[in-house]
Amino acid sequence: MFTQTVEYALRALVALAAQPDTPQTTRGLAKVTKVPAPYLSKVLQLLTRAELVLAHRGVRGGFSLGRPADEITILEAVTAVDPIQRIKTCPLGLKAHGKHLCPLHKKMDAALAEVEAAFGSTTLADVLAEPTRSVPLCPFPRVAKPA
Amino acid sequence: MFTQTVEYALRALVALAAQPDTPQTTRGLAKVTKVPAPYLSKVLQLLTRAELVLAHRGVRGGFSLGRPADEITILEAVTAVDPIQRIKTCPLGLKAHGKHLCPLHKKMDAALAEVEAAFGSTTLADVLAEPTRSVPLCPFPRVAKPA
DNA sequence: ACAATACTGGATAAACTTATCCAGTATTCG
DNA sequence: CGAATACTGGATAAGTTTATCCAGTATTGT
Repeated sequence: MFTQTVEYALRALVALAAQPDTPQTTRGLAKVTKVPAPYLSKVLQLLTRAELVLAHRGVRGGFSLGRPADEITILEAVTAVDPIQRIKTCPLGLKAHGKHLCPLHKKMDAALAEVEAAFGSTTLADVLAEPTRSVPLCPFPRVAKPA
Repeated sequence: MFTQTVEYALRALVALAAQPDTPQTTRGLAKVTKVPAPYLSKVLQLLTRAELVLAHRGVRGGFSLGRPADEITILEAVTAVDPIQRIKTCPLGLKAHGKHLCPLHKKMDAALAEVEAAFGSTTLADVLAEPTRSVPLCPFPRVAKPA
């Protein structure tokens, strides 16, 4: 339902949000997110172009969030890498009924709208804030950093 | 967001539901649904295996609904051709936290659950019944059949 | 300035989805 | 039975998404 690219982008953003102070290198992100590094690199490029993250080159470079975590929604991330395509006109191309969707496509689009709404109202900060049984959560401990 | 295959399957089912009495041939369905016939054929095979439709061979053969339109949900159709993959365990494979999803994946799965619920509670009959401004609707006039 | 680091962009390959084709088999009708 | 119809299943091709590789460029710290 969601593409790999979306999944990867969200993982990367959450990882960045979890470590807001220091830029994270592609390799480092690849490690914690378990995303193939070369591909993650492409995904990060997309996020960079959308200005959701900032790229810093050179020594001590890497990526950091372009805005505070509470100002970046999941929807923006999705839109940056693989936009949800709302159904705006009849996919059959019937111009018979102008812009009115048939019931089938109305229903499908309604589902898309729901997802959009849910994602649009959730920020990276929301995701990180969620209390999760105190167990170290799936994406990326907030502190971490062993030897 | 939804695959072509899902889109095609739904179109075909709605078309079948609109003409419940006579079996519809692949070519006929391809025409009204505007789906490439050879591919539609494959999709219909999937629907047949799921017993959502019945295949009749030979002269006057074709496909018909396997059950009344008000007993087939959109979700069943989706499941037959391209199941919604709910997120049940951490995609990162971290067994650290057993079966608890991290907040990110909980959120994503919640969106999937919403779609599932919406689709699970909508039948083909619902789709056809929807009052659509009396304009001939996108998929398939109920009567039709010109020369 | 130099060397090391790290992102950028383009080219390429692998995997999967979508689309096509065809020979085989079952069914209806005369 | 014979001929026409129509689904079935397997093989193949085209198109997208996912993944990899590498040379180029910018940045940092010495």
